[in-house]
Amino acid sequence: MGEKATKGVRRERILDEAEKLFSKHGFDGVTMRQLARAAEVDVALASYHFKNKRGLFDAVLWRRSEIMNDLRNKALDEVLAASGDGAPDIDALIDSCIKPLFDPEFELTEGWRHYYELVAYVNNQPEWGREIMKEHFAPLLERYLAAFRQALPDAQEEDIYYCYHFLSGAITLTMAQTGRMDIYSGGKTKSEDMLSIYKRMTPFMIAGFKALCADIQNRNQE
Amino acid sequence: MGEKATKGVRRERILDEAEKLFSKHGFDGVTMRQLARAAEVDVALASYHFKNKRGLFDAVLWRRSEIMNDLRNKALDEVLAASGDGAPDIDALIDSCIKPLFDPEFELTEGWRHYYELVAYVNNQPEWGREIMKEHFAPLLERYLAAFRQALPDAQEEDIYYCYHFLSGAITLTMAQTGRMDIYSGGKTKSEDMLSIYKRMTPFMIAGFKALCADIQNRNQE
DNA sequence: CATATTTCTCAACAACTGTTGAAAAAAATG
DNA sequence: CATTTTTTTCAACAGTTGTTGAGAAATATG
Repeated sequence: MGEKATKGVRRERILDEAEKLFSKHGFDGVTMRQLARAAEVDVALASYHFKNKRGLFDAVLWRRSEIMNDLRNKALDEVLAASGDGAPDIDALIDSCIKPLFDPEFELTEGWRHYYELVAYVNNQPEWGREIMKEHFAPLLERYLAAFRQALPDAQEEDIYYCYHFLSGAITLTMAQTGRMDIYSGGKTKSEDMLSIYKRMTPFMIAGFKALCADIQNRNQE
Repeated sequence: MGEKATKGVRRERILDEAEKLFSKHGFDGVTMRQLARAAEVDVALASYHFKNKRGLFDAVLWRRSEIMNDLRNKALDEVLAASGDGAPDIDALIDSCIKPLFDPEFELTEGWRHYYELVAYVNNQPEWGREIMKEHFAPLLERYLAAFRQALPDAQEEDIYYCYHFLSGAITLTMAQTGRMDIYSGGKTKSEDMLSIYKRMTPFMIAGFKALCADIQNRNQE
């Protein structure tokens, strides 16, 4: 069918096309045959490499989740290291949640964009999606919540949860829709575009966190 | 099949079950037959009432979108009326984005919860989903952006867009996952739970908006 | 080279897909 | 009552679904 195989190129091409199609149409919106046609490959080959349609879906996700998790863990490590034994700096902590998404080490290629769309999709798939989210991000989430508790020792546990939730909601939707941002920023190049999101998201979230978790007046109202 | 019909009850039951199933599995994850079985109705009946699977999906969405849009328009009207000819109060304006979602006039029934999940699903459906979002919410969005421009006359157009985007991202994800909130708030009743989200989301977003759109130092950095 | 292992193709599987047209049942109308 | 209109059922449609097992082709191993 398609081009020849020099060690797993077809496997990779299946992953690429699956990433694209799943992110556009969701798990049930894509058939194995559409997928095979897109990857210029026989239908049975996907099942051979990934056992299942579901196995393929998982493989697509993990490929980039691991990379992203490494980046985020590293970012958190740096913040914790900088604070030594003391409480981490809250500004740096929040920044470290966001910064890795715009890491200049990898450009925001089409693939990453599709991955972010896919994460948003999974995040809103009540059936099995949220189980997947746990598998992928739970350890990192726990580390971050612990760090936030240290950084905001006077804050209520609940407040921290909600803040993190608002933050992750904004991140999820924003990253999934980076394509839409072009409308607002009018004709800039993509990397500039990313930078402009980053420059705004961080101060917005820092202010929100502080308003809820560090503002004493607010807490007394309750 | 199921119980008799006293004027459109079966039609309504189809809508209810469709709402539940579509929100759980997405458009392609549900078959007309699963749906008919859930509603205790013949398969062909759904097609008769709504023409299409897609027609049914749209009907499900519109049923509650209209109610919600009325509430939000009313909330915006009140803020604008209160400010007369002058600039609207930014705090009240942001609050009016969020408040209607927790309107005590309707409890947050299962149906509404499913609807919110569905909105999140549609919002992340790159293919036709975003087109639907426009149909449902574009007029309201325009009104709100105009109001924000009035309330923040010194802010850059772009900043307002991004702030609104962060806000709507947090809202979307939060409302879609109100079920998850129970974990954090530990054993409270649902209405109290809703109240605790509302009490936190509003100050968080107000602080974020102000940090980006009303803080002069921040703008000079750029 | 021969042999073993991996990669890939082909054809077929039973089950399920949304939609339709004709006819039956029920309800509304006069 | 007879009638029209609305609601509901039934059966069938042509096409598609994910997955599999047997075997071919290609590559790796010794």
